[in-house]
Amino acid sequence: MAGLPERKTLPRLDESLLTHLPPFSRLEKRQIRIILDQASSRRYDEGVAIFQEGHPAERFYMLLDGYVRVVRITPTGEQVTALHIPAGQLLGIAKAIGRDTYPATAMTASEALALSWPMHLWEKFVSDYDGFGTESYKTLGHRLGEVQNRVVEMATQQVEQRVANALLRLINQTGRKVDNGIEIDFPITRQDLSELTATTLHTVSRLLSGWEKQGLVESRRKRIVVRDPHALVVLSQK
Amino acid sequence: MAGLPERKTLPRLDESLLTHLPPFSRLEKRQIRIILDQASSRRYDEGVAIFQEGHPAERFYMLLDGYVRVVRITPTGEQVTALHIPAGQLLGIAKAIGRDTYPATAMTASEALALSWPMHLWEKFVSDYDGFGTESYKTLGHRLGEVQNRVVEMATQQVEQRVANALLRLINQTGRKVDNGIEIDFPITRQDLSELTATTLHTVSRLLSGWEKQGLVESRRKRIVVRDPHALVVLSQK
DNA sequence: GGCGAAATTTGCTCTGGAGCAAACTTCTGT
DNA sequence: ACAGAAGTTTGCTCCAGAGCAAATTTCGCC
Repeated sequence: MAGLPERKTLPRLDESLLTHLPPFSRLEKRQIRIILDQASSRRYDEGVAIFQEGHPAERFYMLLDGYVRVVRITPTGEQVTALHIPAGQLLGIAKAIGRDTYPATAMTASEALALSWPMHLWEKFVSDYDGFGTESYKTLGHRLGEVQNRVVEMATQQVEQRVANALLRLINQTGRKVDNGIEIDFPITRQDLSELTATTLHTVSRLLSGWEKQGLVESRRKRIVVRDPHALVVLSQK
Repeated sequence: MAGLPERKTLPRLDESLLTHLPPFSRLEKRQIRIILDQASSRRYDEGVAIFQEGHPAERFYMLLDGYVRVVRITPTGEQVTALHIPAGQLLGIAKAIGRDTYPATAMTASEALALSWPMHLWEKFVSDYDGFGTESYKTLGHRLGEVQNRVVEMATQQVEQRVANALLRLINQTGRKVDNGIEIDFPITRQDLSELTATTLHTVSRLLSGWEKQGLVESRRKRIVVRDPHALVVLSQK
């Protein structure tokens, strides 16, 4: 598959930065240009690591297109997905929390495009550009909340509810309307879903089969379309 | 029980602030005095909420003595403990992550003493006192890491290993040497441990009974002494 | 257009640990 | 010193979901 076409990524670029640094004044536009001039951009294939847990945190990233999974790998080699990050967010901002190694691995869940900057620019951006720090910390806080939610879910819910919840979260964050429902916008395997919900791919497969029979979802290899989100909400609540 | 004696809390005060804002220059001492002059201090009984999830974040806190559990309460009323916070750390710093309500409830795990400031001073402290922001964000990052660890643990380990790990974490963070081992420094019930490890108090009780028979731990009501931490480490690793 | 790899489905078995119930122990307040 | 409350232990049953195995489908590639 060829690289992403320019026409597809550039419109998204504006949108992403808009999310991150809200309304643009003339000054801000100037600042954005300066920031962009210092960035490198790179395309990543599906399933590769952008950076790895424990490695020195040399660069920080902004995801422009695609999705990234933040995973932790256990001593025995199992992967656990901590969260999914959609386009428009900062990534690998170890410096923001005073670390000099990455605390987790970032794997692309789809083809992805990201800008990156050397980490030494972090302090500079925070002090020079108002709102940069604040927005980053909001992101961080949001992620802390998400991870805490996962702890609560895993502690209190059954597998079926967790998978339903995960699906709902995915279509909220990354859903795309299609004719017969909402589709998860990147390739996702049963295995991926199981790593996200702390179960096995077999159990996920059984659940999806069941839901498919009831017309709740529709799935093919690496693709899931949710036809009836409301029914999933009901399921997820007991 | 009477309030905490002055002699016990004041030495801890210095120590705590030292951890948080490392080496003191003359200027810094002056700043600390200014900060302290604006603080209110209060004592809390065991098992009360310092602040509650969802309530407007009006104040932020520094825990001077005791321990606090950060808990989330599910719609069905179950409590899940996200983390334990020892004396010397900031607490309820919603503003740091751009929130204006508390994202979780803080319950005292023991008698506790805390300083607090109205939240509007947050920005001021961050901008006036160098290092205040940085240190806070380190704390935040550390907590994010802890919570992620819990997700990984819950996803990959058996109950026995999780409980062993929790015990080890507790004696590391809050352990106190006693003649026959290391004691957890605050009252902790089987129920508390089960909320920390996503299991039931019955299972925790069975595990502790077993370990007690093997001489690994020694426990009485609300008290646990670990006699052989190394054996627990072995247990926790499979 | 057919081959091999990757992903998915499904059946069967087995067990860790939840759920329920009840007795017992240790504290606290009066 | 006693009564009641709070915390703990232990026995028993049962099942959700993991583990294992094997067949089947789907896709990318030559």
